[in-house]
Amino acid sequence: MNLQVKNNDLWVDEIKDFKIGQTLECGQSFHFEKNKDEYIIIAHNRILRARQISDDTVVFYDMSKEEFEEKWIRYFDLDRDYGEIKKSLLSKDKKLKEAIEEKSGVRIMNQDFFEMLISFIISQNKQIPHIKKIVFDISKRWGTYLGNVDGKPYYAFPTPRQMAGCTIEDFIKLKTGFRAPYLYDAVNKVLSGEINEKDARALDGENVIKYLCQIKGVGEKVANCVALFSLDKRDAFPVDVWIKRIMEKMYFGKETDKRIISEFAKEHFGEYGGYAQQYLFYYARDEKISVDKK
DNA sequence: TCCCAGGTAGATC
DNA sequence: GATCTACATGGG
Repeated sequence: MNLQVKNNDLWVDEIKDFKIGQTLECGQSFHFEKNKDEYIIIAHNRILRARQISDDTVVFYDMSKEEFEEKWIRYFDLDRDYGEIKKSLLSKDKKLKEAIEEKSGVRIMNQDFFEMLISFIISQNKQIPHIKKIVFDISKRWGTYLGNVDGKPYYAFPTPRQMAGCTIEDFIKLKTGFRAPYLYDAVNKVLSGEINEKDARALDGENVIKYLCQIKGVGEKVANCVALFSLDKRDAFPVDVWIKRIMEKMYFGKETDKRIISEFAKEHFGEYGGYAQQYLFYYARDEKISVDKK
């Protein structure tokens, strides 16, 4: 990886195993938009614009080397060797080859804990475009105004403190439906400190999942997403409808209970389960692994 | 009109 | 324990 500043923009070239588009669009992030060839990302309290220039070059607009090194290398997980991760996964299981090759530019981002918690509570029984809409709406309702791009205003995802005083009614107005009381519970458990990032980070495996499941509306799947995408738990393996489908197709050949899939994944993929999960999820969703398969 | 979406809580057996 | 279902909302 090679960093070079040109006119206030940061050109990052010779990046391996990274595509900005795949990384954002693989379903782990909801607070971004695509504007022509450019991605507009809302994170770390700013609007970040980025573009894929060539196979191994990405430009980040209005970005210093210092800021990039301080915040964004970590955010996009660019300090990890994905070549090693892929090699390790493939040595355990050749069946992953197609998914890994197809989605080879995916990195598992390190996003904000509170934002992931709220976003994945919203995600249940919803499609990604609608999750994104609600994340943007919540940011507009409670978050800090960050500026305009092409005349459109953008807002940071709110902090727990900014959401203090929110009501279930507020969430219903934002079209969150039956998730409204769940969101209310999550905000308040975080505000009280009953649920906090520090304690969550200190826990491992099943324990961090159990810890997060104390929140109403957080079950196995949501807890695993929060752990994987914001707590650096790369053994987490969220089992959702797409993972269920593709795992049934690849490994079981029949309808299989989510808990059995989860157990199998833990055993089979181990510490790199989260990466395998993400390659498979994105691959399955993109290829539209048949919905109506018996 | 019906089915599905990055599921979960609560009821029922 | 292991299943069954209701839950808002939007899109195909």
